Amino acid sequence: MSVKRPTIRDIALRAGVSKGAVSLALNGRPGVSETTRSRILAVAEELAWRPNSAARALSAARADSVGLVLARPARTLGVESFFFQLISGLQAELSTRSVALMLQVVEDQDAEIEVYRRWCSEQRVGGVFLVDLRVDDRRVALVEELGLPAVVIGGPGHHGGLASVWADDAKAMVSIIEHLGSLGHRRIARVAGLPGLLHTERRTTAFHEAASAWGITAAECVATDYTDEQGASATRELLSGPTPPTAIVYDNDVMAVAGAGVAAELGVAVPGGVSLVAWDDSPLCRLIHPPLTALARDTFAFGGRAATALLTVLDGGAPVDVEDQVPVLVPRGSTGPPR
Amino acid sequence: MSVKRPTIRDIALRAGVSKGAVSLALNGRPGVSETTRSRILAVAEELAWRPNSAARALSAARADSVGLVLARPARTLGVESFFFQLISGLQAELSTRSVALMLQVVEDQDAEIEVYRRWCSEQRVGGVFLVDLRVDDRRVALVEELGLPAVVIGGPGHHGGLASVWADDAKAMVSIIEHLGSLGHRRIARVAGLPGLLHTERRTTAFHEAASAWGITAAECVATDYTDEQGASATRELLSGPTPPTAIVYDNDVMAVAGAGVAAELGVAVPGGVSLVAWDDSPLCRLIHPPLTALARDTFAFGGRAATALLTVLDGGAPVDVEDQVPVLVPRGSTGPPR
DNA sequence: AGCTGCAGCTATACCGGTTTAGCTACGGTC
DNA sequence: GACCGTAGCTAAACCGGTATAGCTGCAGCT
Repeated sequence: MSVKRPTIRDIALRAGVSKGAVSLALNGRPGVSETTRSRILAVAEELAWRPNSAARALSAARADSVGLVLARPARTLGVESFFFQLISGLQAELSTRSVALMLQVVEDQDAEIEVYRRWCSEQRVGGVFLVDLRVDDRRVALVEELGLPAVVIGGPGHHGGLASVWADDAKAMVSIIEHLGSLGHRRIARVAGLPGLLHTERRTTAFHEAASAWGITAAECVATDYTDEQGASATRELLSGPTPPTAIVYDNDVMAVAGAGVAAELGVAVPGGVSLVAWDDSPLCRLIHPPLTALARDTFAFGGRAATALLTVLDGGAPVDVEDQVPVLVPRGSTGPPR
Repeated sequence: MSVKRPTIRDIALRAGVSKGAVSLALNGRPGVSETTRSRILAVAEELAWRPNSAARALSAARADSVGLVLARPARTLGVESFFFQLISGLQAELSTRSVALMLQVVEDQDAEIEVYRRWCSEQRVGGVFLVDLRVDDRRVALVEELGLPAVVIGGPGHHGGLASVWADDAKAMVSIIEHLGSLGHRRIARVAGLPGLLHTERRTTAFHEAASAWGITAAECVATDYTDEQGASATRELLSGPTPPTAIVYDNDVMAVAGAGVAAELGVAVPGGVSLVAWDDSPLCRLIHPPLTALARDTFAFGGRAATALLTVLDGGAPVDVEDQVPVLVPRGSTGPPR
């Protein structure tokens, strides 16, 4: 049935040397002469030898895989392009080093923490990526306690001694408010994501600061869970109030599109009656009418940087703190001067 | 730094038995008395022991991971909710058995094949899922040659000796045509997905058969690459023709939404001027105005079934051939009688 | 009593790598 | 010629499990 794979023993026999010599030769380490090394490499090539990852992981006591746990209900995940882009980016970088990515989708943070414990004790992964960091996140302390190398994705500054890769959300928020402010908007609302998430809180702070810098006093935030339902109901509430905002900023593309649907339903023109801005660009934003002004970032590249950061830590390097490019605002048809 | 994990040796010492006895006890195999077994289990519990997956994989010569390779450009992936739903579903089932999922995103089929070769020779995965099967797909022969257990996702009937999990696309297509036909449509076009993909071809055949059963002669198919751009341009072409169709069926949600945008742009009313149907439902379809009539399937559950099928094969069971529920059509505002 | 059979356990080999102690042969030095 | 150092290799231990041959003691049978 299954094909018998050659092992270093086979190479050793064929090349007339010992297993140890083969190991040294294949890993490019000193201890064998150049002539022997090339002979061994030739045999390995000939037999199409590949290291058995389990054996290597066992003896070297290090896993050549890294893990990513997403703690969100499966249904809401499928909707956001962010994670898929991120994963693709991680992958692209990891695969250049033959490091595999283990993906796990769980329901909540308790389950996520359990996964880290398991992965760690089973020695299944050599490191992990932490996403969706919360204020006072339990995971940071956990991975440090476990001695599990990790990279925090999306958090600025230091989280314990962990490496982190992040974008300057505050600057990005400023560029949105500037765009809306210079168009003449003075009543701006924000349909925010999950409260408690670090980046939500950061954006909220930046939103209020940037607004007051523009003399915008009516700057309201509504908390949601990122789903289209809550994005829609938040929009409905905002637009049906006594003094509706003239512009709304959404924390993701899905809610922004849902908001656009509600505006159409209520007969509020876009951008005449209300301007809409989406945080995170996607085909979704471009497909609807009018297309949404959106905050675009290169999530694929961002993932690549995160992967590089983790590989650095795994190689024994010091935890780095990488700042990604500031996301840029792409103005489209959904924003204009208020009527 | 890293915490030293207990091994079965530690358990053996502590329980005063041999390593072998511990192994037997922990795996619930005969060979130890019940009293000894419970004593060993108690010690294992106390030490919070977990098997080292590398060691287990090495000695048992089977990997406790399975793999999924997606051979599509990263950019087009993020858009479709299908894969994320599928992955979540696979996960949910796999994790009940502590089987990990390795995910790899590659650019083309050559790269994909290389990944299987590598995974197999490195003994990194015990099995794989094959998606997006093509007519005369090279992967089927490859995994059989490699002796790599696999489940074909989305293909009906037998592919070599591989297990498969699939939905009856033909019946689903019939339900769409019936819906449109009974509304009075007699000129129906279809914006199809990638030609060469098995399910695209199957749907095309079913489309024509169902159409002629309803006496619909004007049943045109346009091939695309699944992207919103091609969905949009196909729609533009169809609607600007001399005798535009009164209904269009799209092979995915993204193209359908793009098509709705084009209709709006051209001033063609939906559903008055043209009815639109999306294959695969998503929040996307519900969010736009009017909401799209869509063919809904429970992709999450579908993934679960695929995982079960692969686990069965890994357990030495015969390759099964599972038919999933027929996707159901959810009528919404985008379909109505032609004007 | 002697034999068989078996439950229950131990000891050990094994999976495929890495790592290390140690051996050998060779060259250089005084 | 004795001594030392080292390049180049081998043998063997080791990682943490699983699989298996074999040992022991007790019960049952004749």
